[in-house]
Amino acid sequence: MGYDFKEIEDKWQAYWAKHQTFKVSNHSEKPKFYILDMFPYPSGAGLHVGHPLGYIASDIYARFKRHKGFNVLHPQGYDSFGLPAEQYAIQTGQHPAKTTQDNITRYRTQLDQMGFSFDWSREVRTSSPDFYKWTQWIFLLLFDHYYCNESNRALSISSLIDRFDKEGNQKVNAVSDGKIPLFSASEWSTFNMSQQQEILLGYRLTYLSDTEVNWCADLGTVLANDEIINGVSERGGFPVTKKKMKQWSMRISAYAERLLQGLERIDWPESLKEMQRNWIGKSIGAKVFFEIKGSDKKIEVFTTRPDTIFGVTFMTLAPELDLVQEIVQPDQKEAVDAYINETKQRTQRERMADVKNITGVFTGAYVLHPFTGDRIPIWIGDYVLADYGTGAVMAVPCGDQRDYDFANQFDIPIKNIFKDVSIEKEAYTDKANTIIAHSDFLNGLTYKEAMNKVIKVLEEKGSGAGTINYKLRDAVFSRQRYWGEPIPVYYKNGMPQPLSLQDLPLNLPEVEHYLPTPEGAPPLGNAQDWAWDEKARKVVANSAIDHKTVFPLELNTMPGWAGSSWYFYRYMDAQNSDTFVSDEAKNYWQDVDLYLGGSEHATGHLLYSRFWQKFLFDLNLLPVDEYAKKLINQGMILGTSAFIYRKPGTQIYVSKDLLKSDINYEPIRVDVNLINASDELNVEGLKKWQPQFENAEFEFSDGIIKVGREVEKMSKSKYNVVNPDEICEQYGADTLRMYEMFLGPLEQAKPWNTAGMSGVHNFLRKFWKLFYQNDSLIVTDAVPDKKALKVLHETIKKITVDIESFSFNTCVSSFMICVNELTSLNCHSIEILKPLTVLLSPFAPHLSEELWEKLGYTESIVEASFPVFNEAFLVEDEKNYPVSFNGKMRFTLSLSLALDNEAIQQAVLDDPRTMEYLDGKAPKKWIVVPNKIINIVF
RNA sequence: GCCUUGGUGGCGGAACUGGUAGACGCGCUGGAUUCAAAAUCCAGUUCUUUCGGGAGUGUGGGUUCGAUUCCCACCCAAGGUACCA
Repeated sequence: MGYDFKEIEDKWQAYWAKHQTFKVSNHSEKPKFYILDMFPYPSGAGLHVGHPLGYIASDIYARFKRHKGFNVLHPQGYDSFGLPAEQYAIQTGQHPAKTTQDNITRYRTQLDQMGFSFDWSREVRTSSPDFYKWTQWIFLLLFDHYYCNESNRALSISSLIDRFDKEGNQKVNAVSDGKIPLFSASEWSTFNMSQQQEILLGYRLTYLSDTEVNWCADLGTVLANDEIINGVSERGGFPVTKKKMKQWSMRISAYAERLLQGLERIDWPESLKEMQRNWIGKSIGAKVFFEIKGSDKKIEVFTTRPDTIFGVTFMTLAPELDLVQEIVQPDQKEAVDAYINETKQRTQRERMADVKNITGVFTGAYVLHPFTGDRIPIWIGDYVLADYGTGAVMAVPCGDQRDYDFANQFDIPIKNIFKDVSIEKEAYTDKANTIIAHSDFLNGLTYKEAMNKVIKVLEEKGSGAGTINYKLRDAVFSRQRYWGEPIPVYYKNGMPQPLSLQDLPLNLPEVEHYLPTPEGAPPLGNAQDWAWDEKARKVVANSAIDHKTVFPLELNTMPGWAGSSWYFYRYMDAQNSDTFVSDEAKNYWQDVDLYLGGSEHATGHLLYSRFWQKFLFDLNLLPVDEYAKKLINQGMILGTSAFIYRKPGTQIYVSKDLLKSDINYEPIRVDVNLINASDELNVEGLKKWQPQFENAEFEFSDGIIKVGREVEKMSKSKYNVVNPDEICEQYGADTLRMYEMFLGPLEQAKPWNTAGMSGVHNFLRKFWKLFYQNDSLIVTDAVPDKKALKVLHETIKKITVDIESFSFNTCVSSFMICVNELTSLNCHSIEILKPLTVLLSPFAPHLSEELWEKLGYTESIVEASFPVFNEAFLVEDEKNYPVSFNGKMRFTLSLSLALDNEAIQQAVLDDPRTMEYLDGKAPKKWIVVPNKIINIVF
């Protein structure tokens, strides 16, 4: 019978389920280790072979850590709110909850058959009211806090109100939306409730505002910046335009500096940290005020080059700024309005694609230079972005290429303020070699000196100050969707009123249709029962709204990243109905030790979750302010799509090797499952696959049709999906697990191919044969010989080091070498096979459990401790040391493994070649390359 | 353009802090077993060669007794980002 993986895997999966083998406790004498996977969105297509890659890796590590004596938290759950279920609901009327449940069931079956050691008793689902109750609660906390710059943390709104009552807001240094006027304590007391609420909203960490948002008409919703790729929606590829809407936003910008600093303390991939740094986009510079000529108003600009202030020859404003309307002169008004209209017409995408075309228009107005008092013309131009800095730039054409080009386009003078530098052809942007000239008190200074000096003078003069700017924008939090967390807020006199914890969860209402209402309100506008009774504190029918005690509830829902921003703490205490996570659980588990997931979440989930973490940390609700110590990005497994080539205008398909270069064939994707290992098409299968091929004709090459292949993302629509179920069926889960690891380095993207599968499967069968011959156990209790022990201990060392550094692909190789050597040594000793079984169990847990039981151990192999290698067995056989000589060599370093071994030294000295070579002299220094060469210096 | 990562046989990929480049697997070639096939086992497999060797880790330089590894310049690929003042 041999290695019957089917029977073995079924047996042990049932055993693990029955004994709750992987259930973990929140108390233990053992040290803790928390291994987290990014939880999946349960899509209708089920898992393909790419999904489990990261789960296999984390499972190997989890099992390894258990063997090493850690109490391991290794949970799994579902990111189960999302657009696909909702779109499916729109098409079919099927409730998204139902679709989601079906998909989860399918996912669970697939995950279970791969033998993962998840503790399913801690499963979470973001769409479950037990879970989103706490997501809503965190929203309320954000609503109830503001960011205090003095203490550099979030503080409660009530403490802000106290300060307003006592001293107004003049001395308050807090992050706000910047439009709040200064007021005294007595003024504050004269404001009515609505006015006060309006002001407070400007400070809250989640706030309502008129925001220019990315509107996607085809999806009927707002998108975050990271949901837009190249100006079109990430999902569906629909155009995105700008639109002003009342939206909830999260004041993530308050945490910009701490999000940046925190990166220094976490072990995440450098490329990912760099992405976050760029996204946060810190730049150091100065703000400078320019007085508008003939007005008492000032224009504030942000610049990173205040040292070049004497080179300013014009100013440019973003066309969208309200200020433009205030300053535009009558004789330029027509031109300015025309220009503004023109820019509004163009989508963001067109504007981005059209970088080279320089456009702009003069407003007719002037500002005054803060030092020279010169008159400086104000232009508008779409190269200036309204939402970065102040939307206004001081243009220094000699020092900035865009300003230079703009000046040339419109014949604006260019003033050279750099010493001994030509700016005939282009602007001079090299900061490091800058010496300032023609700049009054800055003459002769370097960039750094001039920068410090000018900031000092600006501050003394009250015309500016050193400042720091970030690209990071506040995150829009409202989505016009049904299948998301309801925002726990109702509206009273137009002002948002938060629910409180005891009102939660605010359950998603039932609706008839999942589309926006005919009036254009979000889908929740279709609900019959979506009003809040303030007295009874419960949801009631809309018809009861009286605006005295019953009010309308918020119609927007939360974005996809809400639930995923904190789910990893819920796993610690998933069943708790009193609190989001108990003190006991969070103090024990603290944080995630290893987080595995894709790098595509770099500027989305992985940034937002760090933000919430820091916020909850400020409130003393979480013990640490970075939740994941180490993060690894597993690479994507790509699909290899197959193409057949159709002669244009015919139903004739031509084998790839017969294609003629003068004909434009139409490549057509076909299902990869119709292709064999030699890229040959299953013609009969194709005819049955889709009706369009029923009457297809073929131009064969030697009776076969060769297909073209291309590596691209694995996706249902590209017909290149390979399903893990079939592989498990054919080779077993253990083979699949090992093979996915063997495919290449974990972090690298790699195309899926099954070519090497048989090699890995063969290895497992050979492993089996170390224990069995003709179906009977051949394990002996004979004392193993030295060679076998050496093989074992080399393998233990290699596997230990490789698992710790996540090189799982080389582990598989080491196993293969080990088994091959033991086979040729004919070694079946239990003293070798027992540790080997433990060694293998993270990779092939089913097979290992089976063999473990056969070796006579009653407890599960999960309990076994990982073998420790013994250095003694690793020392090379002395006589096999090859000795090489090179008289001219002079060595400065000494590598020292076997140097201390006198037997080795003596063996080398006794070698006739050494004696001839040394000619009686004593060696000064030994250079030993471990296991390889000895060089002697004298 | 900028940032990050990478470039090694026919293929996936090894090579620890510089130390016999190509481990391991796939594929291929030959052999054993078999009536035959599958499966299994054994041997070979970087290129080149006049069989002594010679060349070789994207390209060109450099440091070193010695470089896939370190330094400089360049080329290519993937991912990210893009008028950020």
